[in-house]
Amino acid sequence: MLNCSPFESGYCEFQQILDDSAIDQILFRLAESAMRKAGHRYGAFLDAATTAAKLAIYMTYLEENQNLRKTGRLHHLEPKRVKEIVHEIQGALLRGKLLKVLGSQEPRYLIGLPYLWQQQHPWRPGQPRLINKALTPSEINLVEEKLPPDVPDAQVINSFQFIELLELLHEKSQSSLPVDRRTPLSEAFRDHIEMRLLHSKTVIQIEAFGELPFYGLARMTYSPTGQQERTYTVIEDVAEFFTLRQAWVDERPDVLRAVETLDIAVEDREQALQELSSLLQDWADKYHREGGEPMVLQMAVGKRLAD
Amino acid sequence: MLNCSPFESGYCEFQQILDDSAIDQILFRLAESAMRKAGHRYGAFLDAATTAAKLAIYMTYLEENQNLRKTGRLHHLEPKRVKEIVHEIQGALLRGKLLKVLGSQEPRYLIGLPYLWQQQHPWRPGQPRLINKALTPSEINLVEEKLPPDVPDAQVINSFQFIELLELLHEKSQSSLPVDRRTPLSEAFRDHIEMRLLHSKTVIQIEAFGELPFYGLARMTYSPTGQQERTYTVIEDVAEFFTLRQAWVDERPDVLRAVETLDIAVEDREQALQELSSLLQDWADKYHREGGEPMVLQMAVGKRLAD
DNA sequence: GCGTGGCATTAAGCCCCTCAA
DNA sequence: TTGAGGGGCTTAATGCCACGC
Repeated sequence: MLNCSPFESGYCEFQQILDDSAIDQILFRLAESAMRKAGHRYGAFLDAATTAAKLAIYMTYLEENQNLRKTGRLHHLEPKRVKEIVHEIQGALLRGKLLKVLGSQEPRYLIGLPYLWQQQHPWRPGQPRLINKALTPSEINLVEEKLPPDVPDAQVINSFQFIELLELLHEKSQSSLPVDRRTPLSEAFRDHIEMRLLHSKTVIQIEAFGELPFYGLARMTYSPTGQQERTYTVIEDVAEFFTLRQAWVDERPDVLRAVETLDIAVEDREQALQELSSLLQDWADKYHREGGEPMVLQMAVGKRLAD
Repeated sequence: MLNCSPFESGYCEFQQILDDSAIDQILFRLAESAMRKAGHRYGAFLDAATTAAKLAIYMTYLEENQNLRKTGRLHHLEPKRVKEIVHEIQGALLRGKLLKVLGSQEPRYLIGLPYLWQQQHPWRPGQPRLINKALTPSEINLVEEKLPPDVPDAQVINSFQFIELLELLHEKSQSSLPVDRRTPLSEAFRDHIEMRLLHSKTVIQIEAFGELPFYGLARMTYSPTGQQERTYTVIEDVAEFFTLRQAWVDERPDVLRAVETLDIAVEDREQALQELSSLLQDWADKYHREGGEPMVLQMAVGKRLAD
């Protein structure tokens, strides 16, 4: 099921562990997307999973006529905990309190940084990128030369300004939280955010001359490592595919499930995939009618790895 | 994205919460499948999610040249914890220790029950289903009449025997665990298993005459509520779809992603779906060649709920 | 960079008791 | 009798920090 090219050594060995359980596999892929690609915190992912489980419990609670004990027994937790969970969910549903979910593909405190930077430290062509009275013009030149080409219009700032920026960002991202859940920006958290920004090459660090380094904004998007634009559509496609399959479980008449397994000669492959692609388009063109019911088709074809 | 028929009231309101985050939605659907349908414990689902996150961390650790601190900062956890996690994973990879995963679609302690029951309390046609010297023949008849038709060949047993059965089952299911992680069957856990078995109608309870109830085996499969045979293929389809999409991210030449959105007139729908279905089959037949590369096609079509 | 120590808090588990409908 | 609600308990893990190498 999992692919094992030499560049993905991790997957190979995990294969043994995740083995036959599809749910474990999906969870692993989700963790990868959320944490490794999008940069969500470890704890945030755990919280999101817990929240999902709590919602499931809440559904059972409703189905079982709001019987705390029975719900608890069905899912093996204390009725006391069930009650807390029910309160938590209802608080979210009725009073708009927030549950601990990931909320968006990328953490807000990461997405927002480039804009805040530009706002706080704008730069116009012709001006010096770095304003620092302790440095000679030639030193400033050295710093500016280390910037890659085509960086956004923003000044190069020093470490203190950078930390200030992160703190401001943290405040903003917390403004949507209820007061009791807000926390000051801890050192560990700050280090984490900085590491994420550097790792994703949104921000670059420029060594200063024996002092704390400078920071430059390298691009406007916080993007995960790898082909970010595709990475995100994957999750959305999977979510939609999941939804469609669930509808199929209910045997809705308007849902089609199709799974084909076949062997294709390597030399035919390209042609086969192209033909399939145009078959689908022709089909869609043929049946499309303005004002009809909106439909979606999700398809994936590729190498079959397990039977 | 989520469907909101009156029979799925839960989904409607959760929609507001899970809103725009595809990962949160997938997590919720997974929790539903694992806990509500398959009957996995709440804690087991949380453990599985944690394990998935740990695997992701371990991959980062390998990628970052086994740098504990950097890995910790990238995912916002203590290097101390990273180290523990690395040891845990390596213990699983190298020494075959077990990670806390769901492992199979249904919990083993539930699947195994019918077979153990038949083995411990076999029954042959013609014999009485219930052997109990304290009851009169007419009382025994009353009990047997409460059994639904077509139950498996197994005796009706009393509460003590039932508990014994669960304990035996628990021992067996723990035999694969390392000694230090084994736990005695707690009362709460036993209640949970019993509730699951009754809820899924694998086992039925028959009230006794003022005493502890009897138990009857109602069918051989522990199956979740609803259309179980479809419910499970959903998860497997989604896992495979996910895998294919991930391959697509890497821009492999042998992977095709197709997404079509269109509007279909309701009266055309059935024909459109049928035509699509046969288009795919014809395509598969045309290109199938023995000995070629094994390929798989996963497709879902249905109502589009969000744009 | 790594390794060590400490700290508070939360929550998953276990169990027992009493009270009311 | 069963559910609700209260109590008290252990263990683990998420977080925070600081110190020394």
